[in-house]
Amino acid sequence: MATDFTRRALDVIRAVPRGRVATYGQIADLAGNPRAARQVVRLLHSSSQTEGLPWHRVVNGRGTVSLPRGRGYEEQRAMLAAEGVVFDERDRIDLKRFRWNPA
DNA sequence: TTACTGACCTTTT
DNA sequence: AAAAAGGCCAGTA
Repeated sequence: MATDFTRRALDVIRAVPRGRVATYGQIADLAGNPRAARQVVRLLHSSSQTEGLPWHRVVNGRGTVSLPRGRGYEEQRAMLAAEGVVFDERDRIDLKRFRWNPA
């Protein structure tokens, strides 16, 4: 059932380097479907259990963590901070500096 | 097969 | 600047 997109998306996620973050749309784009950002979400939910997936390096296009507090927000934020990613006073990441830029 | 859902994105009030 | 609305894709019931 896994479409090519799904597989490629997973590869892309695994390829995100430490200390960098990627947006859902970006991943979808690199996987071949610029509009399938939502699908990426489902992937993370399905595969987050499977270790080896840096789900914490995926954030929304605004550079903020989408997870609700107490449901991973703090956890993701902590992991990113441990990798050197900085959150500003508004709890946003400066994508200009931390967004993963492939190529 | 149709209907619903989701850690979204972009454009428009 | 902030909030609302519409659009999109794939997987699951």
